[in-house]
Amino acid sequence: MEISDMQIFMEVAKQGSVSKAAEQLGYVQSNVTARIRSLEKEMGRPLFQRHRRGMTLNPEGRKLLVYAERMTMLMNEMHKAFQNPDDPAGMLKIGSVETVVGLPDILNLFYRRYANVDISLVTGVTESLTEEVQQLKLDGAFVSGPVDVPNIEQHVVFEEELVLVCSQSREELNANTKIEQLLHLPLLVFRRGCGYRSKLEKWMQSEGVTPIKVMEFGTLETIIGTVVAGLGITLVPRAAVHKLEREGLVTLFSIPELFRQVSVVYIRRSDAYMGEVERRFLETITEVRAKRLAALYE
DNA sequence: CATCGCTCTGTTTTCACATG
DNA sequence: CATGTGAAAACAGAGCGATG
Repeated sequence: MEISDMQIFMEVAKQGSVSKAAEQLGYVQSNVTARIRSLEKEMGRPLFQRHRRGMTLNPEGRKLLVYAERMTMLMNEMHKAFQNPDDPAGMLKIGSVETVVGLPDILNLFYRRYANVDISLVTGVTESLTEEVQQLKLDGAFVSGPVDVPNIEQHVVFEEELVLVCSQSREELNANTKIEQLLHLPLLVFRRGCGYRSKLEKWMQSEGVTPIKVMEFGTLETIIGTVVAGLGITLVPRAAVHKLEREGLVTLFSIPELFRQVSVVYIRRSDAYMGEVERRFLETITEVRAKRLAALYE
């Protein structure tokens, strides 16, 4: 048995089809079939249930899957462990929510220092990114915290203050308009699973307000753009919109303390081996955080 | 999806020969 | 004689395309 057999096995299990797995892995179907068969022979029992639309894991197969995952994890760990600590190289797969204001600083610094590391960055919402980190599809992710998920460790990156954003200026609004009244305007939010959105929903719930209209968007730019156009309100970190406020395009309102504070945390699987690349990345995060904190007290 | 016959490639074994 | 070296032969297995 080879580690490649485990990769083939996992792919077939995932795809539920030998043909699809073969396509994914760049092998020919017959080869994948043979490898699965030899694996079954070695285990002395079938691992899949065959049917006309493909094959699915049987209980024995599911048992093997646990070991297969452990093996590949160990394999990755081994490669990371033997990396040259002076010149880390490789790939770092990370995810981030849309609104991490300080992310460019972190990436910039990291890129300049470790040119041999490729970073792939995907964006998503807290919930989906956390799931991907848990499934080891991502090495880590910047999400809004704190998260409370087993097997996940978190490192605080930034503390952010959420503000309510609307396009009317204070003068336009009635002098005694209360912030709570703004909640009756249409809400512009990220898709479900976003940390800011759930804060907003909690706040509204505590006010006993149900939104008249909720519009979902995929990116921060479109949300802000739509708010500027006067179509509704949203809740985002102050730093993400302070420029627009200076330009007079939006007005920001502080929200009750209970819901105001969010932290951006970097999460990773706590039981995953930390390679040199990831260690340096965390180091960079801490450094940028320290710089930002220092700047605050200047 | 499974099987077959085939090629290609890398590994292991074997053997002749050289060296101290 | 034990040990090392290099080339050739044998073997194993990965992968392919065709086919049932």
